[in-house]
Amino acid sequence: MFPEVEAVAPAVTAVFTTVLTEGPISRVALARRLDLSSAAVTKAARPLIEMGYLEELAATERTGPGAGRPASPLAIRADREFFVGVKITGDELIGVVCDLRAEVRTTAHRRLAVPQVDHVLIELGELVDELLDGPGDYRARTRRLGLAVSGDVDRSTGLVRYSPFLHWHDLPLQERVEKITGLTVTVENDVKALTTAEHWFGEGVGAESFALVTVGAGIGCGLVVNGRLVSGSHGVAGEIGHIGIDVNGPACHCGGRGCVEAIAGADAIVRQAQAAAGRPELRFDDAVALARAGDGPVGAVFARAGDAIGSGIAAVANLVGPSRIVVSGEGLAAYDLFEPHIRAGFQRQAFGAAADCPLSIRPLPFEEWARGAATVSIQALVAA
Amino acid sequence: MFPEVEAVAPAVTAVFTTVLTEGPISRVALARRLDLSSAAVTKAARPLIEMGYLEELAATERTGPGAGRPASPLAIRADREFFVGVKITGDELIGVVCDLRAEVRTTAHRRLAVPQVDHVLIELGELVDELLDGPGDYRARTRRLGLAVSGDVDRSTGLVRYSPFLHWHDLPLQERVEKITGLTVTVENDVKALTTAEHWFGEGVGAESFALVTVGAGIGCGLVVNGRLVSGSHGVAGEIGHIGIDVNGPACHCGGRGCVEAIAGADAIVRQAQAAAGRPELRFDDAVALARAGDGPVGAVFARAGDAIGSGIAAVANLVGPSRIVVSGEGLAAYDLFEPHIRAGFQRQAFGAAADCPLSIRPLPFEEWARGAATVSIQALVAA
DNA sequence: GCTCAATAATTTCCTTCGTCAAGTATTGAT
DNA sequence: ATCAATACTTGACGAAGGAAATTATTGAGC
Repeated sequence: MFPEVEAVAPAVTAVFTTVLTEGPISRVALARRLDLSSAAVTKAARPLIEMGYLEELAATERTGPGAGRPASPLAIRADREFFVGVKITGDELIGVVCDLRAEVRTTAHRRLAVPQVDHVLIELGELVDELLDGPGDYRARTRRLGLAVSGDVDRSTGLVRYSPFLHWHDLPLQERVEKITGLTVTVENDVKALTTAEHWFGEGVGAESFALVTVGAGIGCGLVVNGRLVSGSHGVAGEIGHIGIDVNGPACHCGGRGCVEAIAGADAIVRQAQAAAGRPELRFDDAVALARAGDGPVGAVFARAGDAIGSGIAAVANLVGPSRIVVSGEGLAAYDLFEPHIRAGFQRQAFGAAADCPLSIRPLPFEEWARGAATVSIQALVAA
Repeated sequence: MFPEVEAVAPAVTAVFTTVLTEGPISRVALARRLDLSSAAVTKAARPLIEMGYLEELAATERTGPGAGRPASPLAIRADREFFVGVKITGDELIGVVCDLRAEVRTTAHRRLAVPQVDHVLIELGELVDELLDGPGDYRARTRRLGLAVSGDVDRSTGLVRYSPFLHWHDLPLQERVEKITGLTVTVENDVKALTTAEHWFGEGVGAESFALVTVGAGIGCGLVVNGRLVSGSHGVAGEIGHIGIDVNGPACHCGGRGCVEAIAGADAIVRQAQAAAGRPELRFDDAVALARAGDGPVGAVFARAGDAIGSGIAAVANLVGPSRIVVSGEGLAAYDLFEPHIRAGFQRQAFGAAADCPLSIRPLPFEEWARGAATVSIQALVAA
């Protein structure tokens, strides 16, 4: 887990993780939260403080009725160690350096001419150097790098089995990048990485079950159930985009009919908007502009798309009953056009108490994907 | 956990559970399976053998190339203890006695005039006496009773929060029945109980993730993900029946549109068959008979229903990626009419590798629900 | 039959982890 | 100052597994 130590007691990991995700917290509170004796927490916290990962904050003011020694809450020393996160897309690398609390410290980009592996790896190496050797002097306190890639990724081996957008097959990405950068590398599917980030450091903190829906070119979904990420035994999970919500709907490239993505994916929206406006040269941004300007038929396309997404989200809520759902993604640049319809579709199809599940709908800051990648490498530190 | 003992080491529980669900298995194999040392397994198995829960089978014939001491596999002594399971429906009690391996030993029924609580409890008490004092002499070796009830049930407290079919609200069922029978009672939702049974003793054995779909008056679904039953944080989970698969479909009593249940629920099928045949007095069995006799329009109703169920199942596969799915339920009396269409709908809407998920479609023996209830009480023994 | 390699199970000793119970620390209220 | 309340620490202890040596039991090769 930590540089100096080989193995570490379960309680140490638990204490570290809980302080990390649930902020400054006293030893006694930790003991209650983790169902440990306070003695165990004291013992587990000591090495973490000695290694500089945790620190003791000044006593807080008393809360309750009267007396008692004030707690000295434990907090993460966020700048004890830094983590690089890079999201790899077909035409761009987005990189960040995060601290232990997954706060972004620096950002850098690289456009890619083609997603050809060797080319990407060279650019990636340069990007990492730029991030670590730029202002901030992160290099000395950075040992780990997380990569987020769309497609079928085996996190445990760091193998990219298949990435459709990048046209990569069975690429041992972890190994390759470790050789180039000298860092300890973790590779994860991009949606899972983002879900992890939200679960550990975002709105999903403390949730036993949680769903993240991304709206963009495709429509994806990451799931946390019983406190653990859902992986899917055939490598498929969270494919909310291919739930069929209209048996008479348009055919989808996947072979299905009326898939959410065939109605609300970016391509599908463009196609429908072109037809609705009678302008075959229309692009996504044009469609957004038209809808915002009050174009009825084009507005209806977004309405239908939002409703479809809402239906899909309701399917998630009905099936697994997450305690909250976050909807995000680059598609939500057109946030205002989607939101009411997502909510309407969700409310209509959510069954009983599932309709009470809180829905956060918000655009996604562009470096969020890279932050997700960094989060995965923070997790790797804890799990190691 | 066990009569004589208060607390029990984790390894003991693990060994017991694994032998229970994965049949006769040698200590060395157990050690590998559970990631324990063989010493630990030896130590854990001893008290279980002494208490009569496990026994050592005769050495098996060697398998491999040559030599080595033969294993003496550990097996459950299934008749060491018996468990009563009762499924409570609006008009009937179905009871069974099962052994430790959840094999049904005896069955008994009771018709109910009304689901009025006091009446049900009296009948239940009589049913249990009939089961335990009848042939087989189970009473002396039976300490536990499991109850399966539809609706919102809190297993940990044994409280029935709300059961729509029975018109029960906030009924402390566990407490009441423990008083009447003197047995240790566990109460669980019926679909979850059945899922548990299938996960421990049926086709779901060993699966990390697993789904059970029940087709009947309603359409339900139990989910096991990452080895654990999914409960849903708002008390809602597995509501496959209210996934919307047709935005232009019929309104559902839940307020949604085109829900699977509004197309493929028993009521919906009857209504559609009546319309298709132009005979408003038609009942479910008549519709089945007509479809089997080759009536085109009525056959189409079943086809549409099967397809809807298949789409819903595909949504489950796309979202959580179970390693197998079992489709069952009393609705599958019309098995032959549904099956091909369920498969077709599933194949069409399952995304990528999700389509490879094996689908078992089979009718449900009538006492299976009660067996599910008994299974839950077997689990309670292990967890206690 | 004897020896050896291979595998299964057990035993003994030991480490690790976390609890228990007692003690210290620090506060506000009386 | 004393006391109750709460937070934290300490040291002795015990339970649970692991490592390695030992015993058990087989088939193969001689």
